[in-house]
Amino acid sequence: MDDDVHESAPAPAAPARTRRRPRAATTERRAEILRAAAHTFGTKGYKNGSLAEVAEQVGITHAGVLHHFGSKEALLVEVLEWRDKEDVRHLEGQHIPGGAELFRHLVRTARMNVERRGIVQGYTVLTGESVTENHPARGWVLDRFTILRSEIAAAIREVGGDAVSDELAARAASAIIGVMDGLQVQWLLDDSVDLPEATAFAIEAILSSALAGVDRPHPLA
Amino acid sequence: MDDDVHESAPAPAAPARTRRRPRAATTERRAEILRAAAHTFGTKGYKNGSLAEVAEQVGITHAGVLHHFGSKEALLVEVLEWRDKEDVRHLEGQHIPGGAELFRHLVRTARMNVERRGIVQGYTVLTGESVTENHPARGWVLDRFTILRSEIAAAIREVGGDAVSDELAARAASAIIGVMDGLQVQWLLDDSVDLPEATAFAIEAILSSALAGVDRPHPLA
DNA sequence: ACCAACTTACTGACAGGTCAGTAAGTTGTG
DNA sequence: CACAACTTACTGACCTGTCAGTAAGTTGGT
Repeated sequence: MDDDVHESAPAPAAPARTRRRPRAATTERRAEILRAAAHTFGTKGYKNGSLAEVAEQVGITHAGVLHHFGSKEALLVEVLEWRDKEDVRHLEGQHIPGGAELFRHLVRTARMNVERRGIVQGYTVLTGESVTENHPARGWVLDRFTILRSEIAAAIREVGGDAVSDELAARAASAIIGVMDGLQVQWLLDDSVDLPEATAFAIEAILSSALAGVDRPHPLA
Repeated sequence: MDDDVHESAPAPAAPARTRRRPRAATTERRAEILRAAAHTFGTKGYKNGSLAEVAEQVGITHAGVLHHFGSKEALLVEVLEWRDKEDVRHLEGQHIPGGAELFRHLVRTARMNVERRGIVQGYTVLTGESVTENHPARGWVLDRFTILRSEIAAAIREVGGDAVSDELAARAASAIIGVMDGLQVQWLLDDSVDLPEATAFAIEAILSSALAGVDRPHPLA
């Protein structure tokens, strides 16, 4: 999908097939556009955010943006991929940790998120939009949930052992993701919601129930 | 803005100034439009849903819709108010219960929601959209959260007694709302998520932690 | 010179909203 | 009851604005 852009190295023995050589500053230019697009899609949503607004932030026209990304939808896809990479880069240990460390990581993330409201808003708006018909970000959101769920479920079983059933672990994993996302919405609308504290409390609650109440019947059922 | 509609009582000493009365079938017509609008805004979102699509469902033109509601935004507001009324009407006991019964009610709601995906989708899309700049539904969503939070927090304290601090009750209330909303998003995107079971599990977990762990330090903090 | 990186200029689709006109319903008065 | 005087409930044409996307031309780096 995405041919990588090397600086330096003129590559004398180029692949000869498609020979398009971007300029040196192009990589940074694309990154600027990506940042602007993330901001616009984050604050206005994908449908409501315009290419013109994205372009204006980097001082070009909307056609200039299309030159780099081809279409609005392609831009969105790249924004999503770019954000994934950025997220991972923030993690020093390369990838998301497992076991008990994962839960500490989730709480840390919530704490960090208070300082990057824009990112959270973008995630929230896009996730909400994604459940509409034929939304281009639907696949991405779905994948994200699926992966996250399996990672969290694995961590739960790693901590709780085989006593925790697959179903229970899956339920708890969904609940943890859900409570994180749901609290973000409330926090975005109302600062008086204490995002980190509520997140920490909820994750602990769900986790301890998953580990302790393995076969306990549900009083609310 | 809107003078009430009395049947009978011709009001012989009428003010003579403003004299307008809607026709008999108008109430039902407006209700039809409201239903159509709820469906369109629910599946497409407010920004992306068009008046023409709403109009088409009731067999009139978009100008006809505007005749009844004045503007798209006014239509949205009425949809929201109408939905509130419909929700309350479904409750036989008139208003939302308190105490332990509230939590059973929440789980019942989750179970019901599986059978009314459209409503849930509408709520999810609108809530997500509402965090964007100057969204017309923002106030409504915020109010809804605020009221729900205080009701759930009150129920928690009713069940747990004064041992549960205001802060803890507020946190738990936010978490319960959050997990319900967050799970709905996952369920809408992926049917394999068991909405009622996961909701019941999470509410129980959060509730029992709120009641039990009054002053327990947070291991994840 | 060549070509990436643009801009300018434009198209076609679609949005919400306004407006004049029309048909049907309602009401007051004789 | 009858009928004029009015209102309601629309339609359809139109306006303005915005959008993504395209095509062609210009500029400047290598």
